[in-house]
Amino acid sequence: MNPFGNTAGKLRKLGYRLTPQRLTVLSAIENSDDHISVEEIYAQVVAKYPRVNISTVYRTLELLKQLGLVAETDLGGGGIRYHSVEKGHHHHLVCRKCGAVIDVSEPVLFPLQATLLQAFKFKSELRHVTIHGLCENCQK
Amino acid sequence: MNPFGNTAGKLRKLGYRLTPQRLTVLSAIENSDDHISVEEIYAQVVAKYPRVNISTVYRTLELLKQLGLVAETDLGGGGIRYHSVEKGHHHHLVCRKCGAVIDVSEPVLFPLQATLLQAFKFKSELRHVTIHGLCENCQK
DNA sequence: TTTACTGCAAATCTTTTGCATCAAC
DNA sequence: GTTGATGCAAAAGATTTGCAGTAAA
Repeated sequence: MNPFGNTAGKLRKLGYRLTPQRLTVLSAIENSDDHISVEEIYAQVVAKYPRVNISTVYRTLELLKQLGLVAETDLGGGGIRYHSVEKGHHHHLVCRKCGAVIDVSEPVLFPLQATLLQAFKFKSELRHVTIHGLCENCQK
Repeated sequence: MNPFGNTAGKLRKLGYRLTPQRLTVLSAIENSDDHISVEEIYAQVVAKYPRVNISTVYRTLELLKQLGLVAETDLGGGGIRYHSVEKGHHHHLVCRKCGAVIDVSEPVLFPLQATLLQAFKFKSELRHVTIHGLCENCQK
């Protein structure tokens, strides 16, 4: 096993340098239970290396995104959030009233995926699906 | 029938003033076949009233959004787009390779809606669903 | 007449970029 | 030693806001 973890290992193999900045951005994303915003990532990086500039975080995220190592999701309500691709995909139900986010596992959308393929020949990549609505509490 | 159209009529009834700026923003949205961006709306407004400021467009969109008269959609690739709520809802399949957008009528997602309600007690409002993937051509 | 709405300018916020320096390899 | 990555500062782009004047009702 690679001393820097799986994703960092891939970076290394592709010829990119493993700088402390990149490793910290990566670990912030990988250790996040949920999705993490640019600012949250930046806060973690700065806590460790105070001199790091936020532009480095943006550049690192851009790189990881390009390489398909992390994915973006827009949960609405402003910012884009990031998560590790390795962790497997899941979807989100976002309550428009209280903002609660319910995680939905991948297979729940398989029937829809089949329908879209059959009806439109569209091969959907269901990684970034966010559905808005009302959670149980807020329906009252 | 109201001389200003249905949505404008609702605005009026709610006590808001029907200014030329608001009416032009509204008609830009309602006459758009597809979804329309802030800049496209602004361009139409300026063509009619050159002195109008873009902040007025933003303020009008914010108002219409708050009142539920227009809805936002993020089709990815940058900007947020707007569409009239009256026109009925439909969804989008966006090809991540060529950017093609396929419209999907509302009933296609009804089974999913039923599943989410049953499994999570979540009442989904399927107005803003965008699914990314590959269109028929780009799968080759 | 009243006051909500607008235009203007400036502020804010987020993200990007040029360039000299620095550090991973 | 090379050259890709970074820090810094400044630019760019999108959206918001304060305020005084204007116009819808």
